[in-house]
Amino acid sequence: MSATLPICPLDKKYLYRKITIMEQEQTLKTYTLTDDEQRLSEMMKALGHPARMQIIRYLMEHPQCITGDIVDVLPLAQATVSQHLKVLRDAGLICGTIEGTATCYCLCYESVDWFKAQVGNLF
Amino acid sequence: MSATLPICPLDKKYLYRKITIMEQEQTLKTYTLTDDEQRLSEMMKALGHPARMQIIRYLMEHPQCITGDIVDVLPLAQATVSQHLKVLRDAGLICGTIEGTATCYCLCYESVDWFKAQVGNLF
DNA sequence: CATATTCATCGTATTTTTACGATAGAGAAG
DNA sequence: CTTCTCTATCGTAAAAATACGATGAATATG
Repeated sequence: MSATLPICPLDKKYLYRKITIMEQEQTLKTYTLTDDEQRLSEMMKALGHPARMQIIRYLMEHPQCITGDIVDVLPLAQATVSQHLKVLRDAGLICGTIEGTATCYCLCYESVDWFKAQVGNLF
Repeated sequence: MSATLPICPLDKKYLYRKITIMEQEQTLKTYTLTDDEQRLSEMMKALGHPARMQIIRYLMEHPQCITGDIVDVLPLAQATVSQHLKVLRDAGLICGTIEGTATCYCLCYESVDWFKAQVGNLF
């Protein structure tokens, strides 16, 4: 398996330097994410499920739709779809507005733009 | 909770039209993702864990490093870090090359570029 | 007012993920 | 050759995610 991976030779000098440093420094274990990176990771998690990705795509193609529309189109029970919608809501990727007995969902374009910008800057 | 969500008024005409259509069409439940979207979702899932996001960020800042470097910096056991590295490898986001007893890891820039392009096109 | 519809939430079973100690293999070092 | 280092994998316990039926709240319909 490793044999098929691209070559990425280790710089021996770097290795030597690293060992020298490690003898002096303490193991800190304090490498943390910024708040933005944390939030980005949460959004990624929300999008990291095929059903939720499907919902996002559906909302792109159908900018105004209600829960039932999405339920009709996915191979999942209504309760499950509702749960996925909640995850996307909590991640800030979509917003829902109650309209009578229905709930109208749409993409939260502000968050989506933020997400795209963050991904653009990430790597 | 719903009260704080942005307003997204449902178009009554659309609702009416939808009902009319639904009377004619069958419930298909065949809304699927493309292969690209499926793969994108898997990458999102891989990035949807703070530890793995930390690893990616560390690899950005330290383009050449070995497993031990990452273990030193994260508050996780070596076995756990190795498991996260495997997830990132399986997602194609990083690649590892065995160098003696160590394994050198680096970002897979090809996949990263693909990921960024897909996110750019997604919404 | 009685009934239909729409949907979020609850409770719960199942599956998956996460984390870690232990282990083993593959080199390097002495 | 023996020992030490580095790391992937295994087994497993605990936590989280996923899926669904049942329920209830809110509203529309007759």
